[in-house]
Amino acid sequence: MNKKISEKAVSRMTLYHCILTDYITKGIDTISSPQMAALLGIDDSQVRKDISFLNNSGKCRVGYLVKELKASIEKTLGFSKPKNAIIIGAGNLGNALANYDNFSNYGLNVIALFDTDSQKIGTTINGKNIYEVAQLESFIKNTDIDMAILTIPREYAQKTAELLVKQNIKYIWNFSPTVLNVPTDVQVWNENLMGNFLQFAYKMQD
Amino acid sequence: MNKKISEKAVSRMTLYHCILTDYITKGIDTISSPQMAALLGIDDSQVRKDISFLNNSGKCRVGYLVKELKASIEKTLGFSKPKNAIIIGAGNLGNALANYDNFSNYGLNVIALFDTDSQKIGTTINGKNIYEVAQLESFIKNTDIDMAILTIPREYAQKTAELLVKQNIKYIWNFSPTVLNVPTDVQVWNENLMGNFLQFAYKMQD
DNA sequence: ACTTAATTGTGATTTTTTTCACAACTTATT
DNA sequence: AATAAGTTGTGAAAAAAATCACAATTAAGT
Repeated sequence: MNKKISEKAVSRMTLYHCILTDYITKGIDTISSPQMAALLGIDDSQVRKDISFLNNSGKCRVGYLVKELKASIEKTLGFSKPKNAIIIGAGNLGNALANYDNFSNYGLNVIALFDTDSQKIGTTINGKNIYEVAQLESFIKNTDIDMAILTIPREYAQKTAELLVKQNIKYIWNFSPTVLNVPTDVQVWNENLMGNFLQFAYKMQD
Repeated sequence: MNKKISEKAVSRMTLYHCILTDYITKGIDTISSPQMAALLGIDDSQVRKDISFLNNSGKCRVGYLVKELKASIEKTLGFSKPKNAIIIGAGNLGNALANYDNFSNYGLNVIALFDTDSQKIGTTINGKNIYEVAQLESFIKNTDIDMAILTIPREYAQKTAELLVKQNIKYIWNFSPTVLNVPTDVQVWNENLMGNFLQFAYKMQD
């Protein structure tokens, strides 16, 4: 049961999750693997293989129960256990993320932001305080923080990551277009928008 | 030579590209495959295999020329050919992307934004006009647009995608957390932030 | 009650990707 | 000049992922 699911399979599951959310909005109760596969342009047996990791069983000739399957994905991907996060960098992107209320529906609570711009420090975004980066240490001591979201320019990313590591942050969601050099027990998830555009640009060539 | 490069390999190349950009900033001229591999926590032969797709040769005992390798990646990933884009949705995320001047360094020119909020229409973000979505048709007729960036709420995404398809847009960079149903000749690149967080959350469990 | 069509679940096969292993080469050192 | 150490480039092997194929099942229609 607790077999590790490959990164690619997890990625597909997040897409199934999107589809299921849509189906709930539309008031549809069941969905079949060929239906999901068609929407994503993949093989239907692939969908079933992925679902076989979820401890969820479908019904022959009917498919899967939408709500049940959605709940299974949520449970397996682990967002039923809420996580507290801070955003480092209150620029445009940090702002956008702090305003994204939908995060909390997925178990991600943005607690506060940090910046170095004295104009911003002391103000709030979407009800969340902006603190000075220098206050990071005391803040983390008093609050249970699971992850840091890095939305600062490339040139400050590595130094800030080192600061976070020193504060014992183990998970960094990195939006800076740079590869962070951190100890092996710290996990970095790179959300490289530029890099992702390049991937898309490569597809656009053919 | 023009063999298709796998999506995973392309994804790694964007990370090599990050590393090379850093090295140029630091003024370092050469880099070896074991060095890159160590930064990414992957196998060094993997790096060399990937580079073998790039028509780029390294020097034994020295490694690769940083600038040359960077240029090869850029050429292969195709961003040397600039692309014009419009952003649909001038909310927080659209705002952040419109302000991201770095895009143009990668061959992505954001030409204009579109929204339905009459308060926003007529104003500008980072020098780019915000038009009404209804003006999309005439705008696209007069301007060469390669792709649309969708940064609107989930519930409007599908309808807007259909509108874009009707205007003959073939590439959609979709930031809405929904799977778009479009003809097979239209390519969608999903940038599902929520989904990506779920992937990270899955990693955080162990 | 019977037939048909649609679907799941999964073992077997094929394809793709990654890793291994090493010859060939190059630079630095002695 | 000889030796040692670090690299590339790549064919072969191993591992992982995707696809195929089909038995078992079920719902709906006749």
